[in-house]
Amino acid sequence: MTAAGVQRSLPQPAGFSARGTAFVENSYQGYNPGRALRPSAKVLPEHARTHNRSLVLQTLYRSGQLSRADIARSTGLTRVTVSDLVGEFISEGLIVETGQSEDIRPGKPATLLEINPSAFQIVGIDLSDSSQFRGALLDIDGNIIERREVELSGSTGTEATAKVVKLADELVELSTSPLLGIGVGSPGIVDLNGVVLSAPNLGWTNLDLQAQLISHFGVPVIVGNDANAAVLAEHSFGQAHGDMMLIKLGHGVGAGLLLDGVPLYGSRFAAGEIGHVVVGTHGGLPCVCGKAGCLETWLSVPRLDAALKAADEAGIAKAEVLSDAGTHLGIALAAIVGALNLSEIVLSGPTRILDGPLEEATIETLRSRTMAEFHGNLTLRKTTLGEDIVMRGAAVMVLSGQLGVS
Amino acid sequence: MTAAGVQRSLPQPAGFSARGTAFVENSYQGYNPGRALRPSAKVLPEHARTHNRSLVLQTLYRSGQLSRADIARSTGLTRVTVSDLVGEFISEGLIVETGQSEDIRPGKPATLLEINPSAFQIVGIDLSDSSQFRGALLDIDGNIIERREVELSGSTGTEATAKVVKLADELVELSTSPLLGIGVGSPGIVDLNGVVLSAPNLGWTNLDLQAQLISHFGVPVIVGNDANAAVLAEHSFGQAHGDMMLIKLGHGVGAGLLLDGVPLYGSRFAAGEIGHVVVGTHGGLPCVCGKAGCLETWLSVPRLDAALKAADEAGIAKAEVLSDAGTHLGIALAAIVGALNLSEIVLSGPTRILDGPLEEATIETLRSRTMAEFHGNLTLRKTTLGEDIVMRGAAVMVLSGQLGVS
DNA sequence: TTTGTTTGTACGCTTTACTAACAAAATGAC
DNA sequence: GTCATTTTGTTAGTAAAGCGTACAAACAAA
Repeated sequence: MTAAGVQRSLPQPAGFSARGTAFVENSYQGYNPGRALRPSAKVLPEHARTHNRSLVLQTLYRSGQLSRADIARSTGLTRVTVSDLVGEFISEGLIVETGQSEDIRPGKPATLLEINPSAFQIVGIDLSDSSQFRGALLDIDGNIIERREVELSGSTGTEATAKVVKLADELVELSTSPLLGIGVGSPGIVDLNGVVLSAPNLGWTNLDLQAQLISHFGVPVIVGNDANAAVLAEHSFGQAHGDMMLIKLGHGVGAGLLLDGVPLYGSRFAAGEIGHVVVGTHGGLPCVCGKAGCLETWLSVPRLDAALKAADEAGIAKAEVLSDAGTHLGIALAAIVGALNLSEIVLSGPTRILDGPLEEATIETLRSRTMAEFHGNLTLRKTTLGEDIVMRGAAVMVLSGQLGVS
Repeated sequence: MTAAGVQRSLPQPAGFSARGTAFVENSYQGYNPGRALRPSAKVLPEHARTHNRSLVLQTLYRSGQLSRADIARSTGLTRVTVSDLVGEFISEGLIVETGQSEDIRPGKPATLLEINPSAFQIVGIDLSDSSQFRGALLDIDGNIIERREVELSGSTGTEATAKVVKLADELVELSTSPLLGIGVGSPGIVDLNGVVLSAPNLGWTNLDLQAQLISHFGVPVIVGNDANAAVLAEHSFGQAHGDMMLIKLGHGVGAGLLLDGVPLYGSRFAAGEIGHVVVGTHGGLPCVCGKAGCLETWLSVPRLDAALKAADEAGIAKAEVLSDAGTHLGIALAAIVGALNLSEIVLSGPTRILDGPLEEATIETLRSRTMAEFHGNLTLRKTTLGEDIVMRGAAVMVLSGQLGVS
């Protein structure tokens, strides 16, 4: 079964094509790469409808097992309107009735609703690892059903692009439900249209990966930055709040920012690219970028591994190396935490590096270099999503972009 | 004429009270202290109407002298709808017809429209100066009509509050049109309801200044942080784009952030409070906050004046002191610029300090410590709004909050 | 059995912006 | 001068969206 076959075999009940698709076309929330909420755009009643559709779906997505009346109470919409919207969703197959409430109370028993767990599946792909591309088939709740990898073996350019397609192809073949879309978390600078403006390690420049994948698979595709995907995953599946910065330590050092629940992209789509910010004033090691003392020279995984090995050979405690790295991370973060009044920082990367001294030194440095009373309980912790974080974040991009749900 | 008198004498044509007021109640843009665009809120057709009202007004506010047909082309709404909305505004006195277009072209001549310059006036107040409160009466375009000041003379607490009321009273008396509202830019931490959570220099803690002023004057009042007000002024009246950070050097060091056109408030409403972020790793001067090397110890106006005087006496070049300060500002900003991918930084403060060496050292440090290609043409410049910046920003808060215009 | 409660639906209404059509007023070709 | 063309702004009617009211169904408790 090819991907195009999957798409053609999509059940399209009445109401689906009437609205074009079941997808969000003009939402006030969610992934929103088109920045739909900037002014200079008129709003029609049908946009309100689209918004309220997402609202109903989002409510059910987060709570699960609600009745129409529950949703009405929770959203502020009337039962009549909720019934109407839910009816649409049921005819589209996105919501199913799962029986009656068992509550012992007077009144007609409520009909419980649920998002149809087998309505759609999603393919999420993580291109951030330097040795392999990792992908997964996920259900609508973001659970991983199948995993696949493709060894990169030093491929760059078109060869690397072909491996992305190959990986996606494998996962699409595995799908047992219609595909909601494909999400891709790529390293480097990615614009809001899914064009990879620059990904040095993969040899990509102005690569319109999103358009290529759309034309190949015929399903919605969203390509975004890996750290941005990660921060979305942490927001949806972790315990994160609306103001958060996620630091991703890997081949390089990247970050994703969520401010008041909205991802930050930056004026040149390079928000979070802190790897080549110089930290410290007494020299530092030379960096591939030409400067010296960049954050990456302190914190990238290859550099840290090398430093740990050197320390081992020189008889220096590894903790000292990690602590030093954490201190420098803390110095760089202090200004950012202060400026943004962040309440939460999440670290992602190999546990052998994150555990212990590095984390402790980072938080200690942050405490001593910022105004604690402003950010109250600033928390710094490691992600609980492990190595799946980018794949699951890529799925969130699709869920959010296509259904307005996250 | 008292303020309450002004309010009572407001002309309230038909349509005004029908919609409650002419004011924005649920807008998707503008000042938006209530974060209306977060999810979990339903959208009704009437909300679309409110949005489109603001859209029409905003279009006219920015271009001036447009016909109904022009507005229709610019907004995408139909001429019919625009006529309807404009009709409302005319009956409310907010828009006036100013004659016919002189264009030589076939077709019926266009009736030109303009926002009624005398429909409303605004009071803007700046509490950020340590020696006096400054206020102004502004017209609807943000031009200053009258200025007044009240010497602070060391007043704090209730005494300082009384002086705010006194200053506002004077300005309200001077108004010759109905008052759209009063905007206040206060130092310290101010939450989204206009409660001054903390303003050490004025001795204010959890002071609900906004509510006090509303109950005293009976008109809409918006109290916000001074640096946030400044960044709004720079956005509306300066040449600033949507991604900007404004650094305000005064008694302390504060900043306002505009990201993608939206002000950032922070998880504890303390975004931009960078004064007590430690910069540099070799000690630094002790700060009132207990730490050493805070940004304020390098850049606050009193500290810099003292350092300049000391340099003068010791025969050291003043430029060296200013350059040193700029370098430290650049070090702190580098991490922020990198993380947010900012394209524009604006400095505000006494010209004797900003001119020359400080600005040059800051930009030079930023260039050498960040990845230039990511932020392309990062610009750093001084504001052109001078000492009026906070007052005019306070007016923008009112314009944006009440009319959805900026 | 009666009463009260809760759910989900049917019907009609208001609001909103749209399309279609048209009158008014100008230019320009003849 | 006359007439076609163009542009503006308005009138009339239509479709979509959500609301309020009313009501039947289904259950618990007295």
